[in-house]
Amino acid sequence: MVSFSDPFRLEIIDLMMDGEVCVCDIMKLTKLSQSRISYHIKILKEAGLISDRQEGRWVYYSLNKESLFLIKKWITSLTDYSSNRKRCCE
Amino acid sequence: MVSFSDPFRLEIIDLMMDGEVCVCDIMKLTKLSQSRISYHIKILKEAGLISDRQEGRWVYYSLNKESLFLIKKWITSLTDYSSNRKRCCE
DNA sequence: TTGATACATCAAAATATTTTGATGTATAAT
DNA sequence: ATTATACATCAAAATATTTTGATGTATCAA
Repeated sequence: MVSFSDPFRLEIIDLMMDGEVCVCDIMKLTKLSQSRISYHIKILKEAGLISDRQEGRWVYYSLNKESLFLIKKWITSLTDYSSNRKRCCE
Repeated sequence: MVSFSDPFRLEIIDLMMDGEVCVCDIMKLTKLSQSRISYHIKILKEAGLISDRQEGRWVYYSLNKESLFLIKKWITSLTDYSSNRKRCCE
């Protein structure tokens, strides 16, 4: 959840909407530097939001649907909160 | 989205699951200082995630369902991405 | 009208995150 | 073997966020 905190990470996530991408794709599409992308990719990976798959020299990254689903579930539980009004400071 | 980036804000959000809370509630429940809470509340408010309602000396905060619903929709669009595999660097 | 409560705001300090540029590793092509 | 490509990692610098403690504002009660 905390990894959603950077606009560039959100951008990278959005790029993955259409399927797998490699760092070089992201470089072309965002004009971010390679190490900068690797850094953000690492954060997303550590958060479990993306999966990686190596194929030769390339590493393909894609969204991890399970973890996104868990977040969706959490948000659902928030929106489904009961509207019983608590009186403050009682 | 970016306002989800702090563990204390997530904690505050979770507290609001059960309904409205005031800063003094959050103080009791989290042991965070008053100004620290006000700071995080401000971030959440600016992000449109929470609404406020004043009643005398108290300000009641609650989750803004609409903005949570928008986030849910965005996550849904991510999980619904097509699985056509893009070939890298072509 | 004085004092207390609830909360906001501020500036400075503390802390954390991000960016940069260099270097490292693995794979693959020549 | 050498070179090029794709990406990771690192330390230092740059930048941003958070925390603290003090002060400010509004409401209410005595």
